[in-house]
Amino acid sequence: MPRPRSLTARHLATAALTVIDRDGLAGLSMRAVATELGIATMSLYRYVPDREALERQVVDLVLDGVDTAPPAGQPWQRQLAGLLERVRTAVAAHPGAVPLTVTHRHTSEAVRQWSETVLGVLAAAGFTPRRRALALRALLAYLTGALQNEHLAPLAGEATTALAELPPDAYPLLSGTASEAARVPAAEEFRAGLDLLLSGLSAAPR
Amino acid sequence: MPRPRSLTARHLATAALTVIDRDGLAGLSMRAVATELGIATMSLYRYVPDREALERQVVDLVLDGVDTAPPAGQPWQRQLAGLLERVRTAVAAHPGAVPLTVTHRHTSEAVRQWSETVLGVLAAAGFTPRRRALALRALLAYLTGALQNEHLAPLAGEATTALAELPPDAYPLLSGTASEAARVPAAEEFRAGLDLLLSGLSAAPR
DNA sequence: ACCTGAACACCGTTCAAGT
DNA sequence: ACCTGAACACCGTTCAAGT
Repeated sequence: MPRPRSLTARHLATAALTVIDRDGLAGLSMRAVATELGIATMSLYRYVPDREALERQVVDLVLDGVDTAPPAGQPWQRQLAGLLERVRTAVAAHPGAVPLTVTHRHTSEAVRQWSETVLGVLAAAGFTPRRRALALRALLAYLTGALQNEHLAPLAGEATTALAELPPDAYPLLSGTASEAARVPAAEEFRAGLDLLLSGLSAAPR
Repeated sequence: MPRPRSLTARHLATAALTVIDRDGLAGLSMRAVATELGIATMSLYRYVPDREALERQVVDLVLDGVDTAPPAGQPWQRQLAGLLERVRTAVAAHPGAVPLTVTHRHTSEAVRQWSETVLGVLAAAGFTPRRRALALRALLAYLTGALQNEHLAPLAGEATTALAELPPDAYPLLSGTASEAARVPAAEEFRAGLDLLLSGLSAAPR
């Protein structure tokens, strides 16, 4: 069993993401990552101070691939939509890591770059610094919540099915709505909610 | 050390919430809850099958206090705003429990009642079943994400301060916006994002 | 000096021993 | 029959022993 000489925190993150993709977030442990790399558990601590730092590296790895250049030649609402959708696509590739992205996004370099771009689009659209900040926070809130909704209880998933089977006399609207909506694809649902927010931004004072 | 004879799952939830409020979510363990109740750890399993079920009981406890009657005598947008704000208020009283409400809200009876009310307001406003479902999901996404934003990195908190201290040449907008926005109270921020969503709903087809 | 096995202080939960 | 202590299989991390 040959042991690699020099690793980086990024190598650990890649191994951790492999574990998450295979065994889910519950399967992630320092021991599992070490086994994945073929080294002793304690050797991980040469590259990373603790588990939390490793988790942050995983989030950076997931989000580093997101293109943060504003989509050119489109109205600003479409530019924002494109930027949000890129994050959704990157995160959706690793559903097991969703809780980590939510917890650690604040320290992610990739998220900072992305936020800077979003603010640039909002500035070009004429929003004041204060309204830019509020708009960014609202977009981040929706993005965060939508990713979690999608991961924890997809609209077309079992949770909705369970809702559809509720007694209609107790929940006349919820039971009916759930069965009606169970066929909406996740990407369409994400876009529908995002469009509401962007429509609100279009009408808002700048 | 007298031990109580008959407890309920709700008693366990109350003790668990006490632990969370005092020591944070990290301090929550079966042993801590048992100690709080003055019983043996294993006795908990007479009232609850496992830790996850206990967590669900905590979420129900936090959300059971939310009034799910639609605020009367107001336009539907204000009714929705009121319903969202009630949840925010209830959850904000137990910030340590925020991650639990996000994870377990799908199985919460209180959330179902609340969702039924929201759908009723949307139906009265003329939205089709499909558009009601999409609107509810968008509102839940925003609510979920906003609560997490507020708990994990309040706009006026240290995360924003850290952003404000970023090198302005690398993040010209983010650094400036952060210091500008650091004074927005959480309640105002929540309302601002919600207003964007409600404005979008007002303009949306029904 | 570098790497790592054993150990420590936890955790949720099983199970058998106690009443 | 009810309750629960000891034990099991984990976990992140400390620390000293090994090279």
